[in-house]
Amino acid sequence: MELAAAKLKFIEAWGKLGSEWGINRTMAQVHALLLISPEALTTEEIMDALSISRGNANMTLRDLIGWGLIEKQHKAGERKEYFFADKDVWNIARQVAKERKKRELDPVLKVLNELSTVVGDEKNPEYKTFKKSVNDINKLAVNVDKTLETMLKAEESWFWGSILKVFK
Amino acid sequence: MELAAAKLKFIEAWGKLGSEWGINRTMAQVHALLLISPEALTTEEIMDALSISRGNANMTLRDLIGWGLIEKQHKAGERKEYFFADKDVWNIARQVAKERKKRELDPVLKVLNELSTVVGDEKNPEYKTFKKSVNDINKLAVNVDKTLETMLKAEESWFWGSILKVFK
DNA sequence: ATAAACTTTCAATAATTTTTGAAAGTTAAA
DNA sequence: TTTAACTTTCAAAAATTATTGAAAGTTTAT
Repeated sequence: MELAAAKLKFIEAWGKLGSEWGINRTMAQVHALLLISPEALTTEEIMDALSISRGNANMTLRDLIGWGLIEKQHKAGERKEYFFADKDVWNIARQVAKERKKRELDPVLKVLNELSTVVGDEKNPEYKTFKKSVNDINKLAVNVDKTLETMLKAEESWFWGSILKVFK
Repeated sequence: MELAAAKLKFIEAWGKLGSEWGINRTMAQVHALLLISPEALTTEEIMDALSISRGNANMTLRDLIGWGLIEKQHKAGERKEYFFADKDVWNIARQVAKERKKRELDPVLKVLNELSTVVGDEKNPEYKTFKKSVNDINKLAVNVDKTLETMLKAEESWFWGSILKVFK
């Protein structure tokens, strides 16, 4: 396969994966483009490469900066802003885990904790079933939370080394 | 908090989480409703509880069966079909992991493997950057894949015991 | 066979999400 | 300053995704 075709395929696959996981397709594609680009790119170049509008490019780039996945770069003597992606895949994974934990897991844990304080009649099947499901989900969520916390602090090789060794 | 209010809150939170992770909100809500319901429910009851149409309820229930999260139940002497959810949260987690792995991770692994066969000039920065990113992502994806494989076969207590022990 | 009870389908509609692009805003050189 | 280069905003339009509901389909009892 040609490099040019491979790039397009990578951008497409990354965009599809993103959209399946609740991440805007365009955002994932811009990230993919920057990931495989050895040089920082301008808004203009990104618009051209992906055929998207200026407004879309601007918002998407802002979001990606908000996710901590890309950064602005200023080149001496130039007015234009350049954008480049952190290429360290473990950093990327941690950054995504960190943001999604903060935005989604933490709020859910909060709700689950509130819900586990509901009191009721232990003889009432409605109450018992509710309480059991909420408690079980809470336990699972706490374990996921702990594992993510570890991941956020860890070095890649240590993390996978530890996990895969046990599961050998 | 009242049980009735708590139920609504749980259904809402589960629906929101689902939509943030690329799962249809209604599907997540129907799942939540069945999770906290001690008895199997009819389509009619689900329509009423969540104020959704018959068509929507039918499709959503079919999807949930496809995900292996709920089952039909036939009651002796009744024409109606009843639906109930598997209440074992570890089974649920495994089932979701299994389906998403099949639908999303496996296709991505396939593409990454194709892309890592691209040949080119090692002196070309475009090629080098592309190859490195694809290879790094591939390695991460393979580790995630292995961990999921282990999870799919594992008992809950063993799985979390192993992971959390190492991370203590 | 017929009817009643129940389920499924799917074209039309509604809701939500994403994108556009032109205008407004900002910054830095002349 | 003024102008030109560049960035940001946001209301409107487009695209996508979800939902409705009535009609068609199916199954079981009589």
